[in-house]
Amino acid sequence: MIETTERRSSVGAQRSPASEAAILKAAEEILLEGGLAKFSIEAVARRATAGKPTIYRWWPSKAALLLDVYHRQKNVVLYPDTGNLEQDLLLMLASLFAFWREGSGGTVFRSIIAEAQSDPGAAKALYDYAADRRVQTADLIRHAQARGEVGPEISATIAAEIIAGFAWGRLLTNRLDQAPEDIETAIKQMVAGLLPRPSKP
Amino acid sequence: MIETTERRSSVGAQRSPASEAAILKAAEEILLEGGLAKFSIEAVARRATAGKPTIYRWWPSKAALLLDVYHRQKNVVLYPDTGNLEQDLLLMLASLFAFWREGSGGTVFRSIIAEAQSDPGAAKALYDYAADRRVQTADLIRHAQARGEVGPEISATIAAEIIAGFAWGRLLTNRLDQAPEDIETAIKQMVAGLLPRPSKP
Amino acid sequence: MIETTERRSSVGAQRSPASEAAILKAAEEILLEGGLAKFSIEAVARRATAGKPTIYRWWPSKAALLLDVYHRQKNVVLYPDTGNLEQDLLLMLASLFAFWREGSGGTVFRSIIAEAQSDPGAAKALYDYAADRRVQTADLIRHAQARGEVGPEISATIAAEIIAGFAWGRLLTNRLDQAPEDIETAIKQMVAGLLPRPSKP
Amino acid sequence: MIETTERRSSVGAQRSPASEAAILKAAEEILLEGGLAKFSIEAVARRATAGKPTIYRWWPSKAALLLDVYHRQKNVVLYPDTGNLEQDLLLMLASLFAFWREGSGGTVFRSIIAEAQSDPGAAKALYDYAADRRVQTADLIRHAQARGEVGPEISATIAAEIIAGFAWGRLLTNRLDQAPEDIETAIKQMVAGLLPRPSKP
DNA sequence: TGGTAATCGAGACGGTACGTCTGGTCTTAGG
DNA sequence: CCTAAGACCAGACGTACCGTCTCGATTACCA
Repeated sequence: MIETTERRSSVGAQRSPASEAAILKAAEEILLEGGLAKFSIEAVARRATAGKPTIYRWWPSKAALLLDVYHRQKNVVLYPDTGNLEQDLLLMLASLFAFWREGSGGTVFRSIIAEAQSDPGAAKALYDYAADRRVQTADLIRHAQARGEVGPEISATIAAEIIAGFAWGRLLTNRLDQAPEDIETAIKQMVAGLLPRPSKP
Repeated sequence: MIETTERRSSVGAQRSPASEAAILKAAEEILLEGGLAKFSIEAVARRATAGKPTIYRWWPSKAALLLDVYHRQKNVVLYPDTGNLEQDLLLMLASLFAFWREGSGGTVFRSIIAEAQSDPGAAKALYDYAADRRVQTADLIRHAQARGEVGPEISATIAAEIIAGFAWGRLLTNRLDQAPEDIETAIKQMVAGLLPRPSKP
Repeated sequence: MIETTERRSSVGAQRSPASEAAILKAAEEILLEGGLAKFSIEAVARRATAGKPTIYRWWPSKAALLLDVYHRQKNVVLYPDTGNLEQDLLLMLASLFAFWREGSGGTVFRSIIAEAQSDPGAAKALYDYAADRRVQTADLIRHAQARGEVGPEISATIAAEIIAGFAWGRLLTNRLDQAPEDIETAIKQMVAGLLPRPSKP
Repeated sequence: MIETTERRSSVGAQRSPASEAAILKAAEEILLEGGLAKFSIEAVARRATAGKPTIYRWWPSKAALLLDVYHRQKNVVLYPDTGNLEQDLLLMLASLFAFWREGSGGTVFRSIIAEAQSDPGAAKALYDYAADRRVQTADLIRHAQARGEVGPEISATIAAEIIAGFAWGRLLTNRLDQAPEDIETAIKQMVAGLLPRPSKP
């Protein structure tokens, strides 16, 4: 990684990639080190040696910056499709938890959720993002449904929502590290509810 | 309702119930009207015609005040035990959603979750509160387990956590009003995973 | 000195001498240790283990308390009348400076002057006190005038005022300890202006 | 006078002269109207429609602001050098008293002296200011000394200090308006002490 | 001798001001 | 036209005191 603390200056009438990178880097570092409590536009500008207006020009709100930070690191979570739903979901949740645990991923997402409770823009973004994630997970479940692994009357979207809810709950109450085997238990119990019903005698 | 805006003063070297009530009332109203964004100790003091130190004397942080507001109205949620788990959980979630929808309940709790993402005190309080709620719900499930309605290998606590996660997810993404029938579907699918396994032939 | 930190309480429907003494003592100590900056009714009450109302009952303002403290220690300054004016004034100023330097005397009087610039009550008290002191010093000068040491056209009151002004200036600019021989020089120059004029040739 | 209450804003990354002027004007007006008792950074900010941080950015303390206000209006006092010391000093004191009496000059300087009794920064500033004033007055006296109007053994600095002390005393005890002819008497008596001693027969 | 009244400590009350921090806007100078 | 820089107004933060009030207890005084 090239570490340039050298003085940046304007590159003329166009967005400066160096500034953008410095701002995103500073934002992520602050979140990693001090959490949402230390995260302010002021602090990001200070650390990135950027002017506050430069930040406000490109990210209209604290939430927008958070979302940008989150998206730039989000390509780690798996949506495997191995032919076994329970295993797929277990892998997915495990990789999600791992992503949240290591680095700033979890802190950033927690911050977005928090911000969404007061900032309408962030609320909209979170709403859309959550919907998108539900679709992805639901696809996994629908594949299993097609394979006959999941009952035909099951709502894949709601099943996806339940799984996400479990993960969010752990994240928001600082319990990502608590009893990792719970993930397996939870997945088992959730998947059990999705099995095709045995025809009643 | 008797509305007394009359000047309050000290009642001696002890906490003034009138001030306490005025502060809690003001806090709730501000949250209801302007949400977490408008909620500040300053604003609460102004509205309650209370001094800021009076608030800080009794509630060490914004989060503590939020939690107090929440607890004073929380006795509305039911934990019915009718002998049918699915019905019990449905009633519970329905009454919780109703409580969150009407009045300030939902806004207050969302605010607490948001605050907990930056304030360690709030985080601790939320952690404890969530744990307590899991115990309550788990008790319901354990009763069903005793009746043979739920398989003996099921973890009641994790089942309770899954249910809470679903509710939190709806709250945090502004979807309390979206498709109320989803609650029923979700409960059904969750409860299905808890049923005793038919002995395999 | 009997040091009783024992719990005081009311001695009935009359002023408690123990409380009064404790308050004055606390006030003086605070001024001595931290100066006017640390001096507050709150601090005095805390240190004297007295209730604030007890202080306000007997001393209506910060200035009143300061004046009381000052008066209880003021019997140290000399107004000698040895038959030599220059020597009398020198002794007087020297004893005044000594009183101001040692203990809390100077700090207390500086505080009174400061307070008098915003508190009308203190202003009145200071006005009267200064007038009284002028009379005392003027008497000394008038004695010298009677002896023929001072010209008959001289205003003793104004001479007294000039001398007091010199002392106040040193006190208010933290120069009590600076060049003690200046006192002698100053007195000499001031007294020289008071001598009987030689009849013009 | 052009009265512009129009909204000010930044003029870039440099001190805004409009804000500075508005703050000094507000400070002076508050002192004039309510004296030191009503003077607070909060009140100045309110009246000047300035942010408190803007004030703290440029004036580190209440005393610094007071001193600035004082210095901007202080160029009114004369140090005449007419060839007659008594007349020079009379003019100087008269113009000083006039300046203190009219407008906010006197109130401001009294406030500075008061502030200096609790704020070390103000004390330092007052110390330096008083020393500077002594030098100015002493120069006047030294000129007279060079002319032979004042005895060679006289300390001009101490003479200057005596004169300043008289003025301060009048200011601090609200007696600027009392018996204006006293100034003349005082000057006469002070100058008399400076005359060259007639060689004793 | 018993009731009343004024005292005491304690500390809560509504407030004001403190000095600091951040938010979001604006203007400059320079590339 | 965009940049870094930083000043601007605004207002919340949490703290220190202000001067007032009420409490429960402790006595001295007077009926």
